[in-house]
Amino acid sequence: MPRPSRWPEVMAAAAKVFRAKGYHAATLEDVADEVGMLKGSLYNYITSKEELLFAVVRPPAEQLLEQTRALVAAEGTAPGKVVAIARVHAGVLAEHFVYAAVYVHEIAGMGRYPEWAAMDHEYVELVRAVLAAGVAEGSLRDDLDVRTAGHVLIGSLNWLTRWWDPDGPASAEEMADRVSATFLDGSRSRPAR
Amino acid sequence: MPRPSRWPEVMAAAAKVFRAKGYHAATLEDVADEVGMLKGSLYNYITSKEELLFAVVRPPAEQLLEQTRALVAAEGTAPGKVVAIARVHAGVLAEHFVYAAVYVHEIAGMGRYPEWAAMDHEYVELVRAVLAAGVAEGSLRDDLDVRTAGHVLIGSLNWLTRWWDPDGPASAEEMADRVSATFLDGSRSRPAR
Amino acid sequence: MPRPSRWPEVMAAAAKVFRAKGYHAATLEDVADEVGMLKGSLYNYITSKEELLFAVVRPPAEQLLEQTRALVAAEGTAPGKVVAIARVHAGVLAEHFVYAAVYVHEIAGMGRYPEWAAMDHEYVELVRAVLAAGVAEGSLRDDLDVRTAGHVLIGSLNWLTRWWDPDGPASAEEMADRVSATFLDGSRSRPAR
Amino acid sequence: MPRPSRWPEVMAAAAKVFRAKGYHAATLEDVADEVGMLKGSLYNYITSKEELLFAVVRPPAEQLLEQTRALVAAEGTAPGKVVAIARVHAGVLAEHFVYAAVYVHEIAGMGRYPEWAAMDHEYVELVRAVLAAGVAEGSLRDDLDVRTAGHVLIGSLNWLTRWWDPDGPASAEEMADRVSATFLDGSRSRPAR
DNA sequence: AATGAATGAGGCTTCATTCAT
DNA sequence: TATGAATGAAGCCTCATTCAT
Repeated sequence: MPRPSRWPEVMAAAAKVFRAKGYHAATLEDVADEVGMLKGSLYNYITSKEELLFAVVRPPAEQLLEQTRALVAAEGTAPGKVVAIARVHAGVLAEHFVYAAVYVHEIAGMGRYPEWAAMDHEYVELVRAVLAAGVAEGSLRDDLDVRTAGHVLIGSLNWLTRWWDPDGPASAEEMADRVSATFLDGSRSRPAR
Repeated sequence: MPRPSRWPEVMAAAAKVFRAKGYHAATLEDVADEVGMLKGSLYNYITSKEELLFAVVRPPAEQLLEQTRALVAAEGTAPGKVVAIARVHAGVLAEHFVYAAVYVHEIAGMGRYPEWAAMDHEYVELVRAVLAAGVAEGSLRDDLDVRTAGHVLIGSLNWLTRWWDPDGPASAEEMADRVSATFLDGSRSRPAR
Repeated sequence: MPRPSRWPEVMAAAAKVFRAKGYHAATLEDVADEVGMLKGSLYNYITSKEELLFAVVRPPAEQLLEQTRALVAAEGTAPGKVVAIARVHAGVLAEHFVYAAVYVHEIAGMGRYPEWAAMDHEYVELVRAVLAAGVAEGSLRDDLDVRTAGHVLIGSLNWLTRWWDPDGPASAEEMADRVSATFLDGSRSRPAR
Repeated sequence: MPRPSRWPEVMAAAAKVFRAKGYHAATLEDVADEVGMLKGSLYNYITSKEELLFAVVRPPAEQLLEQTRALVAAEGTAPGKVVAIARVHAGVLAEHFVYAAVYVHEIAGMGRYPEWAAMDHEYVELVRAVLAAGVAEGSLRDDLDVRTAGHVLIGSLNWLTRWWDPDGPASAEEMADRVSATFLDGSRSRPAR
């Protein structure tokens, strides 16, 4: 679909409104008001409300997947990749915050939209593959339950959308490092030896 | 409010439907169909759709808060309390799975319903207090960012609603132990010594 | 679909409005106004506007087809059956005038609704079969083009919806007899012999 | 009104679309797509959708009326004129098929557009006048109901738009002759004498 | 407590029409 | 003449809610 010129404004408005009210509670009139046009005019840009949701949610989803694919394929050990995963994840959240928040809220792990299940599943599998490789290579604990651990990592990162302000004092990289450090090394103090 | 006799069925149906479709996308007719009555009849039990949401969401929220309050107040060190927090959290999820999933999806960390902000906030504070005490007492790393760590723990646990099947092979206690173990000790293998 | 009690009123209103304005130009609000309810309330009776069209149009269509089937299957020669066809056709028009007018205007021979094509086609075939039998048995001209003649008869009868007032002086039977007489014997005067 | 250069294309597209979907169901965007321009551009050619309908419908209507007026005014007996009427009618249909189909469907005998009532009425009157003259002169049966017979003839001819393919094997003249033959002499076989 | 039926508000979507370029 | 984009009105449909029975 060729997009008229105010498409970025429409997307930004939609993401903002969807994040603030949730996709279902948000109305296209809310979105149109935010852009400064009438709700009917939105249909120069979209075909349906759901298409707008997908348009909003696609950039972070694709970026996350592409960057994660690349990082997983690269050389390196599991702990390094876990840090990289967290940085990519937090980086995407920061860059597309409201868009990503919509993704996390409406789609991730929810199985509600078949169109997105494959993408969603692939990401989980990529993370899991890293962890499994870490166990195999000995860099991660051999008693690690890889499935659970993957979801713990992803969950911690996705949960950032509920409390982290990417424009606040903590940068995406700092957040990523804190989350991945806790994931890798835990929060318990080590007996000095 | 004295509730007529089919109240538990109504609650269960509402939780099921809210979880499956999300609160906003779910209709009272969906709920009524699930119970086997007409939608108008639901108003013998409720005053509004939102009240039904709150009714669904209250049991897990209250139980989580009460049990966590108790556990925080009890004797013990932070690591032990972290395990206990995870067990309580996973236990509440397991016991009220669909109800809790609705809470997590619609309310936790979302700031959408002022009525629930206080409860939601208190829980976060309780967890944070445990972690802060752990740092103070030396059982947790002194470089731990307590706010982030609290959200990491809570996020990992809440994220269970998106992938864990409480009726599957992994019990609530097992899940809690895996999550808390990762949180406390990390996933990195320790050099054997 | 179980129909609430004012269903006949709804049908009558819909037929009236569809006939007056045409299906597409008619609005459900027109129909609702005619019944004396709000447009949303119509959805206690129907699932969509198109379903209402089909509901309106089904009774005359089915009655016409059933009665015509019976008459075709009965004993008799073609000319007698032509008269009977005309009487059935005009009778159905008279009994369900507005409904039938909607059928004729929106559906007959139009191929717009696949759901109705079979019914529509069967009727044409029944008429044609009578004419073909008439040619075979010698009661109709052997140079008759049966396809054309069938459509001429049906067209003359359907065209009644554009000018005949079934509540006017000419009864359905009279109309049928005039139309079938012209069809059978023509309008030319015969040389007295 | 001076018409820009692609006016014939616009008319043809409109006729095609109006015939396929019906005037109300057709959108100006459908028409514009058919022409290969944007819907807004149509307003270089027209002032309103209804004007487009009238433009489409005028050529066959005027041609039919003019030719029929001429033929009625000419010398001759009623039977000959009936044949001529049918030939003119079928000829106009063939020449402007989709345009004429739109006329028949949207306007003929429908009384929906006051602008067209006079034209429509005049045609009916012309046909009726021929039949009445035939009765008076003795060439048509003296028991003929002229009003009904006129509508039968016109209806049979208009109904051609629902089933006849003017590009098929039967020419307009053949169709006209079959229809008028049936109208004049009927379909019943005459006892050989 | 439940039903059947209605209300009324509001949401999504369509579309004829306008207008600056 | 055509485009791109917008307007504004209206239409279909949904749904929380009410109410008489």
